[in-house]
Amino acid sequence: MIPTIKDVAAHAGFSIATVSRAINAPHTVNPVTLDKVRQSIDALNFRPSPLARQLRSERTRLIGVVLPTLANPVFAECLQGIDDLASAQGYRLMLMTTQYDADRERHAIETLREHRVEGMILTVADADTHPLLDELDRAGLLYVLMHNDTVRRPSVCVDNRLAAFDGVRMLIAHGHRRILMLAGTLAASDRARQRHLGYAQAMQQAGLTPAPALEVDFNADELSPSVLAHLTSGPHRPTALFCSNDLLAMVVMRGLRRARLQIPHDMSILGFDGLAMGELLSPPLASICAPNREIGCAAWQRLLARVTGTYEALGETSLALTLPHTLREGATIAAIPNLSAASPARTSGLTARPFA
Amino acid sequence: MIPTIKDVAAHAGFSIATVSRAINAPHTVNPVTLDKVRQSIDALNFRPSPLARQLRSERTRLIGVVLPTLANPVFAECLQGIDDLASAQGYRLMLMTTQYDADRERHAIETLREHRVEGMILTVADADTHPLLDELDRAGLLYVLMHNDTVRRPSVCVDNRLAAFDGVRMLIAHGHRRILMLAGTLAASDRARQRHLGYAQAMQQAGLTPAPALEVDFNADELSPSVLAHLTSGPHRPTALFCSNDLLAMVVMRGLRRARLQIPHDMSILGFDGLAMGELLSPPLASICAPNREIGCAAWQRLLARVTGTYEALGETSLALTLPHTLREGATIAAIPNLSAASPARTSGLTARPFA
DNA sequence: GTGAAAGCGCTAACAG
DNA sequence: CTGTTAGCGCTTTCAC
Repeated sequence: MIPTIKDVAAHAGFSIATVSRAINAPHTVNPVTLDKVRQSIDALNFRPSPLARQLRSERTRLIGVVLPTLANPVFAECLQGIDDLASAQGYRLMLMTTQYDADRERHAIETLREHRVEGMILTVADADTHPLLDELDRAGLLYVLMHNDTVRRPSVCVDNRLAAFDGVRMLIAHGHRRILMLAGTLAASDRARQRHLGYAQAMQQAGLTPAPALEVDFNADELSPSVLAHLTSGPHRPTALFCSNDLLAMVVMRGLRRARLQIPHDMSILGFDGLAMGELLSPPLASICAPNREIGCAAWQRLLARVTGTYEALGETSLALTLPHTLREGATIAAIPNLSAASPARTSGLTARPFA
Repeated sequence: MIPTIKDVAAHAGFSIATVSRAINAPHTVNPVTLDKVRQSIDALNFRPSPLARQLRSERTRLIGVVLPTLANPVFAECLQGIDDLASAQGYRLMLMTTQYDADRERHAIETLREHRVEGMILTVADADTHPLLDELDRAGLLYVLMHNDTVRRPSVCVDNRLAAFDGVRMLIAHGHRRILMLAGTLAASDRARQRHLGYAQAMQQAGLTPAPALEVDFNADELSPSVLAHLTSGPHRPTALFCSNDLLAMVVMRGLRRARLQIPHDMSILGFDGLAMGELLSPPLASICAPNREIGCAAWQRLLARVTGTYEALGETSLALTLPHTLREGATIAAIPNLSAASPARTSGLTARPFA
């Protein structure tokens, strides 16, 4: 069926050892021989079996990728970045998704180890306290984290704290005082924590009181009544929401619209991620943008450098590579006059007023 | 380092053959022996190497997935569907993306073959005329197409023609007469062709003249002036656009908004795909919905059935499995009074009028 | 420069 | 029921 190295050897009239060398170390074989072997390879359309090869040597040219989900385009964008480089460089990707589940993370990593991946690119729920990562370190298995905000391990991400800080400061600069942060299932994640930290610092620096992050069920079709109440009722209702990611922001916006709030008039919204799709929304979603595709690319490059042992040549000094974030000031943010005067009343009865 | 079957055999005091049987055919080994072996396996934390296993037997438990891109959530949604089932059933996924490039499609399929995947799930540009698929058939390699609309090969998709037909009929029922179809890079794909066919049939059935699909550059940040002119100028400008997919619809909507057209007042928009995200838009995008995740699941099930030889048990009669589409009547579609009276003039100066 | 031979970790006859 | 043995396709000493 599929030709093996034996077939090539027989066809060329040499031993399989020579064929192997012709493939893996062409300079060690007689040019004439090399040529004959190559002709046979072409004639039979022979491609060495990666399986057999990797069983023998340790080079699998296989990289594992562990992602929480593909439902969030953030990760799809990263994966695309990884795949672009990986496939161009002759590596294969083995993909596993975890749905933010610790058991599945463990299982995914184990599976990848069994398959003798040469390295892995991971996004886990919590990088700092992850025992499996320590185990990988111990086992000498190479990995690079993506989007996990930690200085303790090899990682590529934006400075989540600083990015959130910048974003919330921008909200404050637009006159907002009562700003709430919303987080989804990521609440227990390192990213969300860092983002909340940045939020809190920006608030404090402006002399405002940060609130704990409000958790929102991501997958629910509607905002829960209690959350909605939090967001819409009372004189102290927030005028701006900082959502810990864009998808959450979109879900929240829909919830608010259904509750007859207008965006940004009744509520300003700032997301995080910078999904390409956000720009297509109406109004275009303001967001703190991470260069997702580039994060994927950078993670790949770092991993490859470590795998091939050329890591030092990269000239990196720290484990964590921080990529710059950008602020996309979409139309979901309204300026609030920085006076005590109330803004004009609206039919919805909900008026965005500055903090008295 | 990593324990092998030999280590387990030595630890348990049996031969490697017995260990192998304990793993692969537990019923053929003495319960007491089985127990001892299992204890050794646990003690050493042994996991059989998939590599070695697949080199020997033909069971790699590896499935290849070839997708055009992950930038379009349609495919990410499908992939998620596949991954959910696959990982639960102990299969691994090897992912390759092609960017709709024929060379990359060829390369991806070859790579997967080398890796001895047990089967593959593919979305290719054009299924009918794809020589590689014929080759797979000849080689007896199992595959299932996703979203490729062909009856000639194993496939799972919606009835693209009928779906488009239904969608465009709905537009017509809303009073639209001048309806244009827009297509992106998919113009050369089987899906787009089928969708255009459905469009044309719906138009003809209503006594209207179908137009050729207008090609739009997907990746451009703006609609080209010529396209924009097509859409907005003259008394015969369309009142509704049928976009061959949701992402395109979103790009077009942004372009129209920038040209100061209001949706749906100045232009109705109907997409295709039913992206989850579309519902989060404002206004929510009307779309012809394919059950993407289910398509992924169904493709997986069919493939697995073929791989495990239980295909007949599925009771399928035809190669192509058609899943039902649904119509999501979002707010991007406005009704047009079916009279010759013009609708009220608007500031934009562009008034949606029925065909005179 | 080239070939013979020993495995990588496992499965699958075939004996016993 | 269990052990022995022969490979799967390839890489890699070690001789020649």
